[in-house]
Amino acid sequence: MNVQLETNSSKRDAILNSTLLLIKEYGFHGTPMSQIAKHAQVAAGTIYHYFDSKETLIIELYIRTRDQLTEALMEGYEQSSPYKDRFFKLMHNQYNFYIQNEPAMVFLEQYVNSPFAKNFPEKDSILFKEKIISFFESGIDGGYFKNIDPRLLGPTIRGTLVAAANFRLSEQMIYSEDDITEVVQIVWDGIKRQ
Amino acid sequence: MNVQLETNSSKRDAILNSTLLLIKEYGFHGTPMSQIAKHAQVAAGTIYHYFDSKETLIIELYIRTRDQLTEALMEGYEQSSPYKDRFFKLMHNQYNFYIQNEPAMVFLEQYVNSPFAKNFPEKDSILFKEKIISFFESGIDGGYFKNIDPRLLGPTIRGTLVAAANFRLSEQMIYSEDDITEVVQIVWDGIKRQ
DNA sequence: TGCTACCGAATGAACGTTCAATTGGAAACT
DNA sequence: AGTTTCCAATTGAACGTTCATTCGGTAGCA
Repeated sequence: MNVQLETNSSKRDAILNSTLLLIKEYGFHGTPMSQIAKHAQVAAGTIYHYFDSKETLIIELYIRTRDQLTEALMEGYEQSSPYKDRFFKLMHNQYNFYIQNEPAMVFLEQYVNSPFAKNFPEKDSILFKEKIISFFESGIDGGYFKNIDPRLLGPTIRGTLVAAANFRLSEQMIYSEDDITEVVQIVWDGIKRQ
Repeated sequence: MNVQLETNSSKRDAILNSTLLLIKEYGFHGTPMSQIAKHAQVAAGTIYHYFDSKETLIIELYIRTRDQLTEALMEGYEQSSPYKDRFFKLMHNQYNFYIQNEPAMVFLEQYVNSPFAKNFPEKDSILFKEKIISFFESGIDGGYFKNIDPRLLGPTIRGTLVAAANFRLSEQMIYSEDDITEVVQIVWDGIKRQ
């Protein structure tokens, strides 16, 4: 089980993709393995060739989705750029990812508010979180942000961006660069040193 | 079934309370009716005396919880107060409600990100939403807020407050009035006309 | 006597998971 | 080159369990 860690197995990907789509539509409990199998066009047993159980399937889907978000966040990020530019870049990237990957956003939101998140200590992502936190710390030290607990900033920003993205998507609005800037500006004005 | 709409049935309340607590702990799918019955100290069949199905139980729990939030929001609200005071009052109340009712907050967040929310058109609460929106509109007209789509303001504010409350609760911090003011200030600075 | 509240064992469907059987392709061997 | 061996990949029917829901019955009250 779970033999080919390196090989790009199309079925494995198909299973993960179907799970993401179906969970967005019907929720965790609303999507039986049989339905995932049908949607991914594999036999029910095949899923168990790649994943030990439904739970690990969902956890691995979470890891993959989270890593995709991380990668999207970092796109075009230049360590040498001014701090404020880097911050705006990160927020733009995050907001764009949500808008362009609604199933991923919905799934991530469901996941973090579910018992899975509690029972699965995030291990490696702690390193990433510490990176984010130290990024915020330097923003505070640099005089850009209010003197807020830096651990509070990540969730707060995510909350705003997710809420805004959800709204845009539910209203089926055509979003423009101006839209994005408006939302990012709300975040920035909220936390910047006045 | 569902006969006593007016009477205050303690069993009915016990069932709703147990459902709220268990869903916070184990999620929608993780809480069988049998467990709800055991926790509420009633027989499994009794639940079906008060609710048609698990789905309607959850929907009715949502309605009750949402109404509790609405009531908490309005506590001490004075129509005659200055606009900015009223706005701060609303945000304080909302944040306090989340902090003091963690199960309610977790449940509401799970619910809005679940398929229930899609399949159950909120009917009456639309009126409430329109009240909120017109409240924001007068904030924009009065020159307090940026010129943002007022429908965007509600979700965005909720996103920030929920994220902050979640963080406070997960870190098991003792929260003070200063804490609250800090979070509310983030929201205010984000959307106020600069 | 009739009605409401309540009980909890029984029911049957749905679900996650298993497994014996089949395929296919890549080595190993002749 | 042809044959055999081997094992990962895949299938889907079958299994056992869990769960939401039902239902026949009891108790108490009007």
